[in-house]
Amino acid sequence: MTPETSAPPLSPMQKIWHIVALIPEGRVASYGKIADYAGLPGRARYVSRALKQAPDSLALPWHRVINSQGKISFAKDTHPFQLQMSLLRSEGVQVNQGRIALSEYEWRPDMATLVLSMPF
DNA sequence: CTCCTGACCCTTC
DNA sequence: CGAAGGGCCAGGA
Repeated sequence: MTPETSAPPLSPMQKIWHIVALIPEGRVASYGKIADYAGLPGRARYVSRALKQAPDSLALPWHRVINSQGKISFAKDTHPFQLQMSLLRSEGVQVNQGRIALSEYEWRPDMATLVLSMPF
């Protein structure tokens, strides 16, 4: 037995939080991609729930997560939308009409590095 | 158990 | 480009 190597199992939600925390400043990633990176393909909606439920104490960069169309997913006339837009702009991301150029700002993590960063 | 709701995504028109 | 429809699946009522 090797008790010191037994790591506590990471729940799907914790995996998502872990990935989101890795998105660098000035970059964005889509809900769907986050799901893929977390080993949960096709679960974009689950990612949105995970972000909503994330405790503030984690201080996750939730504003760096947008939809696959490169747009902020909150309705344009809401406070969350305004907040997300200003947070992105404050770190140099251009937002026009709630839209972000994925070709310019999408986070493309090195998969090997990503895997190694996961606490098994 | 069923029904409804999403910080979604993809295809089609 | 935008809108519509279907798929998806965890949570809550």
